[in-house]
Amino acid sequence: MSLKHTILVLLESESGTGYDIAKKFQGSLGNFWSASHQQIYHELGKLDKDGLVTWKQVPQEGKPDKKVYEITASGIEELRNWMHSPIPSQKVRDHLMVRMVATHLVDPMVLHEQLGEIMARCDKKLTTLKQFEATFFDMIGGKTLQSEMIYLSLKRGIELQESWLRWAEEVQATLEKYRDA
Amino acid sequence: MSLKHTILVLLESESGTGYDIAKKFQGSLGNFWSASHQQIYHELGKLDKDGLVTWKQVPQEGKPDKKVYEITASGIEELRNWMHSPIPSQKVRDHLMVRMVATHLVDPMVLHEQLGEIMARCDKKLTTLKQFEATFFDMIGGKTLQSEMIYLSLKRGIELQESWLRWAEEVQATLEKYRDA
DNA sequence: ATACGCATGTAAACAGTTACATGATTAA
DNA sequence: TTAATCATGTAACTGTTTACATGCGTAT
Repeated sequence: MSLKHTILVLLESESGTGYDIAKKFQGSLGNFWSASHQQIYHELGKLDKDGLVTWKQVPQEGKPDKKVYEITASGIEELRNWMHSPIPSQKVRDHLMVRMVATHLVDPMVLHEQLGEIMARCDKKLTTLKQFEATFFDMIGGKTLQSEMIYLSLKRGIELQESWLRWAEEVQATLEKYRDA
Repeated sequence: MSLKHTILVLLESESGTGYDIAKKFQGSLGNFWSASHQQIYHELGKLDKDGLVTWKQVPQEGKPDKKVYEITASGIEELRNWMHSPIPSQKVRDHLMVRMVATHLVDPMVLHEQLGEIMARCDKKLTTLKQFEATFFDMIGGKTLQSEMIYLSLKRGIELQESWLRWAEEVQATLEKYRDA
C-alpha cells in the first residue's frame, strides 16, 4: 500500500487540500499513480489520526472553507523510512492483454476498434506530456537531483506511451490480415 | 474488475483446477495479470454460484483430490459480452516513480541500489520471455489469429522489460552524477 | 530431517470503487 | 439554464492481501 506515501510525497513538496491532491493525480503524476477524491479524503483522515499530517481550516469568500494539510516532522520521518524499504514488484492489471488471448471469440474488428479508442486517449496524453517536457527545465530553472528525477519520470511516461502506440499499430495490422477470415 | 474474466479466458482455452490457474499467473500471463491462490478459489466459488463454470471432483492416488473446473455455455456468453464492452483505462500503481519524486530525502545511492535489484528481476524475466518467444511458433505450430495475438502480447512483454532496463540504466547514471553532491 | 510440489480452503484486515449528498460561484 | 470548478464528505460494496490451516508424496 502506498497511497499513504504518495500523498506524503506530494505534501512534502507543497502543502495543500485534498482537492489539490486530487488535481495532481489528474496531471503528470497521474501516469504513475491515481486515486479518487473519496479515497484521498479517507487517507488524509488516517494520516491525521496517525500524526503524519496536520491541517488548518482556511475560510474563503465565495468558496467553501478549505482544510490545508501540511506534513509533520513525523510524516517526513515516515517517508524517509519508506524510501529505505525494498520496492515491491508492481502489480499489473492489463485488461487489453487478457482480451488479446480471447480475440477468437468475437469479430477481430471489435478489438481493432477498441484499440483505436485507446490509441486516441494515448495520443492525447502524449501531446500533453511532450508539451510539459519541452519547457520543463526552463520552468523550474536549473538542474538538481530532484528536477532531473522528475524529468526522467516524465521521459519514462513519454517512452511508455510511444512504445504503446507503435505496438498497438502492429496489433491493428495483424487484425486486419484476419478480417473476414 | 476482471479477475473473473481472466479466469474465464483461461478456462475457455483449457479446463483445469484452481491450482493450475494459479500456475498460469506465474507464467507468461503473469506479465499482465496475477492473483493469489486464495483469490482464485474465492472467484471460482462465485463463478460456480453464477453458473459460469462447473466442476468435477477428480480423485487421485498419492495426491489430494482435485476439482477440475470447466467453463459453461453461459460462461462463454458472459465472455463474449465482456469482449464487446469498452476497455477501461488501466490503473497504474508505480511505486518506483513515486520514490523518484522524493529522492532528495535520502542518499541517492539508496535508490541506485534499489534500481539494481529491480533490474536483476527484470533481466531474469526477460530471459524467460525470450526463450519462450524463440520457440513460440514451432511449439504451437502454424499462425492463427489466436496464436498471433498471444505472440504479440509476448513481444509486448519483452519490449516493456527492455525499455524498462534502458531507462533504469539512465536513472542510475544520473544518480551517480549526484553522488556525494 | 527439511523443503518443495500438489491441492484446497477460511477469516480478518485493508484498499479501492460506486453511489449518494451538499452547496456556492462562474462561464457558455 | 446547464455545466463546470471549488470543496468536502458518508455508506455500501467489491477486490486484494495476509495470516492461518491441513496433509500426503517425493526428492535432497
